[in-house]
Amino acid sequence: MAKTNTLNSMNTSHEKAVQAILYGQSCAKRLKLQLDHPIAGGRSDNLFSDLSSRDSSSSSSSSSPSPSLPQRSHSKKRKNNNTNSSENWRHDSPDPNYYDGFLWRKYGQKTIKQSKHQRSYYRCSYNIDHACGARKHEQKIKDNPPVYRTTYFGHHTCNINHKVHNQDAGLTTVGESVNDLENSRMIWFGKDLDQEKESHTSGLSISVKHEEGSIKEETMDQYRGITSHDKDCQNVIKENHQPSPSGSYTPPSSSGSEIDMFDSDLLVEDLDLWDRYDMYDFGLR
DNA sequence: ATTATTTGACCACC
DNA sequence: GGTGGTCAAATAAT
Repeated sequence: MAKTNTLNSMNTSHEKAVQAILYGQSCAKRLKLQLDHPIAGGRSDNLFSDLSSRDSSSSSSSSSPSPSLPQRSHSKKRKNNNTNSSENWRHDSPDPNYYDGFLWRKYGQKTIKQSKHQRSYYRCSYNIDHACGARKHEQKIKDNPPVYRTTYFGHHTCNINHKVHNQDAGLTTVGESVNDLENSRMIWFGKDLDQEKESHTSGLSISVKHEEGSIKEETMDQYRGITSHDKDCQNVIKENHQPSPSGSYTPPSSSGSEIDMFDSDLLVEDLDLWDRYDMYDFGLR
């Protein structure tokens, strides 16, 4: 009896791990379909918007250098953004973990007068190696629902987009052709690639769970629009769903193994919870 | 030991 | 002088 239970639980864990993978795979397919054939009034055109009307701080008019700048070896003067409006992009996301395919290194954080949230400053990780001048700002601009705005400056001269190489289903990214998604089969669960961002949340968007209510109402509608029609995901879940004896939801520790993550994160007992996962990126970014 | 992040200070621009 | 962007030393993480 006890042996049977152990076997069953192992099978159940294994099955659920498998179903989690299937789920991810299904979502990846769905996203790809969505990208290839955007629905009318879809979000793709909302994800990135041209910053032709961006604030003056990035406009070239304010960046004319003083004719007699002091020559300092390590000047802290504000660098010329060296960007025209076509090179600036803005991306609003409910997910602070939004992965755009590039590696960024944080170099500063400031309290912005007009906002109660701090703004983080990032530059391309290959800033030195490839003299890449791409930068971005990230700031929470809205609380309920949470909206994180990422503003991109400059362009990548490093030509290194990890999404192309390591990820399957991603949202539209700067400088990436959607067709690149055609050839990859890798499913990424947000564990390895984006560790630089795990300081915010873990790869499976655990922190999102705490905010799920608010996200569900408005902002995540953009994702909902995609996922609500997804029969694949729903079927995977419904066909394989088994109630779990554990009713608690415990966020994984960052030191946990992959299996631990599945145990704690994916073995949810409530279909409704799966439904909520359906709204989130599931690390497939 | 190496790499990444945090944070106070510096600086340019308005 | 206020504000925001960047630097770089200190600190944390790996």
